[in-house]
Amino acid sequence: MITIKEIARQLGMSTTTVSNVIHGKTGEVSQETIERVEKFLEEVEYVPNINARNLAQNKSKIIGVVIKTMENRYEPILSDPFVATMISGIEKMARESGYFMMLYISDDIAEILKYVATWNVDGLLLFWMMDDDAFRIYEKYRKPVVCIDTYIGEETKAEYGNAFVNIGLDDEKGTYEAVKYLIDLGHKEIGFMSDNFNKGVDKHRFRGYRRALSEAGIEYSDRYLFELRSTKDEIDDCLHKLANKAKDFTAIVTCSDIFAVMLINACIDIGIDVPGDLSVIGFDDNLIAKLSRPSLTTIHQDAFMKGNLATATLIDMIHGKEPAKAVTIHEPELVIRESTGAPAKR
Amino acid sequence: MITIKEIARQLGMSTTTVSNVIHGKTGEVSQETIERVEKFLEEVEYVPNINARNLAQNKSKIIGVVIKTMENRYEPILSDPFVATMISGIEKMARESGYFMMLYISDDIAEILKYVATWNVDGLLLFWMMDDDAFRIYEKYRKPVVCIDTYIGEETKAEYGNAFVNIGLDDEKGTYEAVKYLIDLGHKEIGFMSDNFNKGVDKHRFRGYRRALSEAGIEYSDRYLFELRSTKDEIDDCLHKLANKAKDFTAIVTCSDIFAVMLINACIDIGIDVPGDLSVIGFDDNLIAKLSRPSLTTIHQDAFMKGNLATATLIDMIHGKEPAKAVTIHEPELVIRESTGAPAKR
DNA sequence: TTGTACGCGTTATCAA
DNA sequence: TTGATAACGCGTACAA
Repeated sequence: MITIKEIARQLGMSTTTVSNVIHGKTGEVSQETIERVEKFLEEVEYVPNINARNLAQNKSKIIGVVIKTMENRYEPILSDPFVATMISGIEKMARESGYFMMLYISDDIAEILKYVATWNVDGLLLFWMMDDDAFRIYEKYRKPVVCIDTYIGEETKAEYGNAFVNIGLDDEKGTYEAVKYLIDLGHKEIGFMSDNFNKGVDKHRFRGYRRALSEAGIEYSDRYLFELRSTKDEIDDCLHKLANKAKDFTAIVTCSDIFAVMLINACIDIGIDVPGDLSVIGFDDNLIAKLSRPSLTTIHQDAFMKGNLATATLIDMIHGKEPAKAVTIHEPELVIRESTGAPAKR
Repeated sequence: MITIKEIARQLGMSTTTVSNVIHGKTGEVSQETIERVEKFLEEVEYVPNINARNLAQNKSKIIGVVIKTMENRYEPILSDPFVATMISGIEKMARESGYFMMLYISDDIAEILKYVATWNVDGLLLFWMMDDDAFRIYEKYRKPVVCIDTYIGEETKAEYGNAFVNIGLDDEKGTYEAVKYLIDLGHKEIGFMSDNFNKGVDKHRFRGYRRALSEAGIEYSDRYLFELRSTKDEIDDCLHKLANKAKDFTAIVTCSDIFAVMLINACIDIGIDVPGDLSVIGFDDNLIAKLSRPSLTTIHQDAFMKGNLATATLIDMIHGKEPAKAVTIHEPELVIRESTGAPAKR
């Protein structure tokens, strides 16, 4: 690894000149010198030492991507193609913009905080944080933060304005449209399945569900809730129970394609036909929604683009641009495939 | 961000003392001082500046994870739950060992080389590289390298000994067992499906297929090849063609669960029953193999563990330990589910 | 037991 | 147009 100093020595000039050429500050350097230096740089395949550069400039060119997960989850969170595809979108945009992505997955906020402080990353992408967590990280950190799928409370937003931004989906509308579609098909007994009903995106998806029900004059009751215990040791048993419970319903809306497919399989196992006896709707429209059979009717969102946009926004902020909006919401889109149909006559 | 210098100033002592306490070189410091410093560090929540530390020590605590992908792939490579799960295994082990993972996905080796040189990562994890690429990177780089699922040529191995290591699977055995199982069921017309037949893992999986055929006295012909064009614009059309071609076969062995499921779907679409008319076997046993219906008979490997082990090995090497073996091979295991059965009478 | 001083590779300031 | 030189924050050899 050759250094600027050494290059300067070999060319018999100062480090400043070499550095200037490297950075294209060519107004200050004679044409001849430029060419000599550039040729030499080429020859020795010079690459800057990032640590030294970062130290000098107090930058890092690193984007920290923090994903809060759940302890003992049934599968690593990255196994969800939705998450993975989003990460791909982040990675690509970061790389093309001269940044690098550092992934950090943890269920421990204290650990995450420490990580963020240590690497002085230029900016942070926070995925699926709950309100307070994102806030605490920002409080301590005071560098550009872009959240993805994180609902920022009104108070927080008022206090911090555009300081942190969220890239999200109109989750409420997503399930609202889905449930409305089911109701239009004639369904009345419509369940809602998730592993959580009062936080983050799930809370808002649940809201959309309730709203659609209420507008159709269907009275909601807690027995409509299909709560998935999504830890490794509970999930199979729980799915079996939920499938049995599903016998009393004609449709179920879920918060994830994976949940939907798992439920469908559990139902088929006990003789419930999908969509004959039961319609099931997913959320995300990831690879699995397309590949599974019956293919999933689901709520589409563009994961790759989400990661892309979040990263582009973050990099803009790092470069000092004020983001246009504190919150960017995409429109969900219902994709109708095979897992839904009109309810069977009873 | 408080610095050691500032801490020393405020405590009225030298930076050396502070630094010594931080690094636990307490033999040289009085008990009283230690406590004063430790208490103060706690109070101000000192975190070292990584760039400065790295510059001083010529380290980075970063593990570079490089994945070579294909341009215009039908889906981001991370969407494959096998890859994603492996990445999770890497991330977890790295984090728990005090390292961080930097992901770099690209189809351009020159770009990858540049990246590796710039960040002086402490070690590299190379996934799915072809022989020469891993070699070129190591040549230039001369730091610990662990490959995953990369077949290192005999010459290279002889020249570099344990300098780079591969964590892999006995791929040949995997398909060998699968094909043998099909033959035992009575299949004779067995196709082999991949997007590549002469590089890396696929080459060896293909070998296993050929060996099983040959041992059973079945003569191989090129028409047994099901070549998937896996770019975005070709894949659907190609799958349809392969499904039609599948009519002449009773079984097909594939190189990936995703390929298998896509093929099954394409077959079902044109009225081929799986496993009634056609048995299909996947590879990897990822989430999709379990979720799809008919669930996949497939060759199991533990992706999370693979990532974990590769990372642990790399970190050992970084710490100066010679790895026990240049190549660690796991045993594949055939998992029989619903996508295979005896061939139909014709 | 503690402190001084220098090197790591780069960038930036200011003088020549 | 070019060149010294100081800073960035940390670790450490060596001196006190």
